[in-house]
Parts: sequence; C-alpha cells; structure tokens
Amino acid sequence: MGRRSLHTADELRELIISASTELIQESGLGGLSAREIARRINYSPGTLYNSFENLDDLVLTIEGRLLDDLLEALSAVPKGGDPRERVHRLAACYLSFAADNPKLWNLLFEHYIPDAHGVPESYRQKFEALLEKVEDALRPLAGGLGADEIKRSARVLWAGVHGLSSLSAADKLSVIDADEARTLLDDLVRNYLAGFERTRSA
Amino acid sequence: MGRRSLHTADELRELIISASTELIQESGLGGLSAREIARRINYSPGTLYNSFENLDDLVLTIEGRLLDDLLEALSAVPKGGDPRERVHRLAACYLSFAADNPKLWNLLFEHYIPDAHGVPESYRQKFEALLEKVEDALRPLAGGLGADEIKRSARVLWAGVHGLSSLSAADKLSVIDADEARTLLDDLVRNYLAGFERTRSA
DNA sequence: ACCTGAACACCGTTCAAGT
DNA sequence: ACCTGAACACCGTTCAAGT
Repeated sequence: MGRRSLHTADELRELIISASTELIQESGLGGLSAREIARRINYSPGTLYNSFENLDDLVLTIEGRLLDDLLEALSAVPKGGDPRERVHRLAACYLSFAADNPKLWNLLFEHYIPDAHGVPESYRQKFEALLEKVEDALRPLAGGLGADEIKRSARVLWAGVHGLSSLSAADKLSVIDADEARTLLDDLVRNYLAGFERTRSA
Repeated sequence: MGRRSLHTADELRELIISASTELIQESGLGGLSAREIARRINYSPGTLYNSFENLDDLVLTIEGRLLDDLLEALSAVPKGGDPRERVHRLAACYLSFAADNPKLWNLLFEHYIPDAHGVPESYRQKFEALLEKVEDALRPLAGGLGADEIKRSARVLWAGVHGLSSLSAADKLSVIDADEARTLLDDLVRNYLAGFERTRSA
C-alpha cells in the first residue's frame, strides 16, 4: 500500500502514546504490545518504529510524561499556611497520584531497561525537581540545620511516602489498605517531622 | 522419546526452581522464559507443565521461598539489648536482603497476576508474620499505646523502610545511592521513633 | 507415568517493496 | 517520505504420540 499520510508525524506519535497509555491502564506493562497498539490505531506494526526506536523508548516517553504530570500536581499544592500542613499536603498529593492510576504508576518501577545505563538524564532531573519541592517544604521547619541535612531528610521522607504509596498501589499484597493509606501517611509524616524538628533544636 | 526418569518429580521441581532463580538473578523477570528454563535443565518445554500450572505459578513459588528466606534472616536478628537498636537492626536486615539480590527482590513487586485475586493466602500470612516482628520490636517502646496503634505504627515504619529499600534496589532512578542507603535508613528509623515515643508520653 | 516435539496463537523488530 | 506486510527469531501452553 505504501504511504497514507492520514496523520502528521506528530499526530501519529500522540496516537501511539495515547493508545499505549490506555493499554497500560487496562492491563499494565504486560498488556502492552507493539502489535496490539498497531491494531488499535489502525496502522501496521512496522509504523511504530518510525516514531519510536522501540517499545522501551515508547515506555520511557510515557514515563517522562507521567513524571511531568506528577510535578504539575505537586506544584498545584498551595504554598502558604502552616509548614507542617504543607508537607502533609504534598505527601497526600503524591499518594493520590499513585492511587488514581496504579497501573500507570507502577510502570515507573516495574519497567526495566536492559542496557542499565539507558535511563535518560531528564529522568533524574525530574526526580530531583520533585525532591526540591520537599526540601522547600522542610526548610521552614529546619531551624539551624544545614542544606545537606535538609536534602537528606527530604530524600528519607520522600522514600517513606513512596513506600506507602507503592504498597497501597500494588494490590498484590494488600498489607496496606487503600482506605487506610491516608491515615498511615499522616502518621508517617507527623512522626518523622517530630524527629526532624527535635534534631534541629538539639 | 517418552519417559526418562532421570530425576524424581521433586528433583525436577527443584531443578526448575533453581534454574529459574538463576535466570531471574541474571536478568530479572523479563529474562525468565519457559523455553530457556527447559534448555538449561535439558528437558523439553512441555515438561515444566507437569511440575507447575504455568509460569505464574512457578514465579509465585519462588516468591514464597524468598519471603521465607527474608523471615529467616529477620529471625536471626538478636533479641536482647536496646529496643531502639533492635528496630534499627531489623530495618538494616530488610535493606540488606533487598540490596543483596535486587533482581530477585524486585520480583515481589513487578510480578503481576492477571486474575487479580490470584495471590495465595500464604503470601499475606508471610507479610503479616513480618509485620509481627516489627510490632514485637516496637512494643517495648510503646508505653501506654494500644495494640492497634502499635500495629499501625509497625505498618507505617515498615512501609517507610520498604520505600527506601526498593528505591535503592531499583537502579533505574539512582535517587537513593546504595552506599548512602544505610545512613538514610537510620535517619528514618530514628526520626520516626522519636515521634512514636513522643506520642506515647503525650 | 512421564516426556517429547509439533502445533497454535502469539510476540518485537527489520526491511524490501510499493505508492 | 511514509507505510505495508512478509520474514525472522522468539514467546507460553497444549496435547497426541511415543516409551
């Protein structure tokens, strides 16, 4: 048949991305296949390889967008008010983001790149941007603590929030009940902050 | 050719499990394939299905053993001494277990069962057993707190430790440096315990 | 009873050939 | 330039046939 040009290159790219995202939302990374994407967008499998290097490239693109969305959601958390309250709100935002679309969220952690070094630099940067938001929220509570200690605390607290979020998003082991997750999250943040603020004044 | 009986049913089962475990250690869940397992143990692919229902069944078996090993490692943590120290040691044990064999560890969280309800009950029980160990360690620090609150705190603290462990085991986003993980873990436990003990006396 | 190997319905990816 | 569809090297799983 040859060329059809029903869509521009950009349109086709978006078509592929949105079909893939739906597929992942339906049945996770395991439900994603080049041939199934092609079927859904009415192109032949080979066409995907004009827009993306391979499936890993496509998945990394989707993951990048997911991180952008997360950053945007975190940015929407209001800045004023009680500093502790703000940390709680950021954590709750992170939890909701994971809970709202567990399959898509898990993508970030179940998808492996064989080459190991293959994770794009932009990826790391987005995670750093996320951590900076936590650091900003901790700073008003940090008293005389140095920048390094704030950095470390942000990482620790965020990792904790992440653990809770990912356990509640992974239905496999329902150790963390979804309804209960918010209560547990507040407990984690409250107790961690108590120790954090105590360190400051020690 | 037909029957060979080079191995008993049990031996064959173990052969399959150990070949699979090696395969996962080498290249993760993605590197596991029925045909490759068969190649390595010198049987035809069909033979696997005499020992296991399917690949998911095999993987769940491996995961069950992994949880047993983790419980055993946690049980080896000495019981006496400073209660806070004990919590730190349990956390460190958990972290090491994940770090020692990241690919195998990640199996627990990247492997999905399509049927959803498919997670065996023994699975949940093993996680509960794990949480009981944390509860036992928290109890001496809990003062007048009720059993429910201890239960909740164990879940929260464990989820936090899990987040740190899984982020450091997942090389994808090297936000948590492996060498630094132990420091961060101690920070998490120390700060959380500070809040936990404060609640008790409030 | 146990194991094989062909068969079926799938994959990801490449690439010559067509428009 | 863009897209197709056949081709290649893989999958998981089943099952008739063989010993």
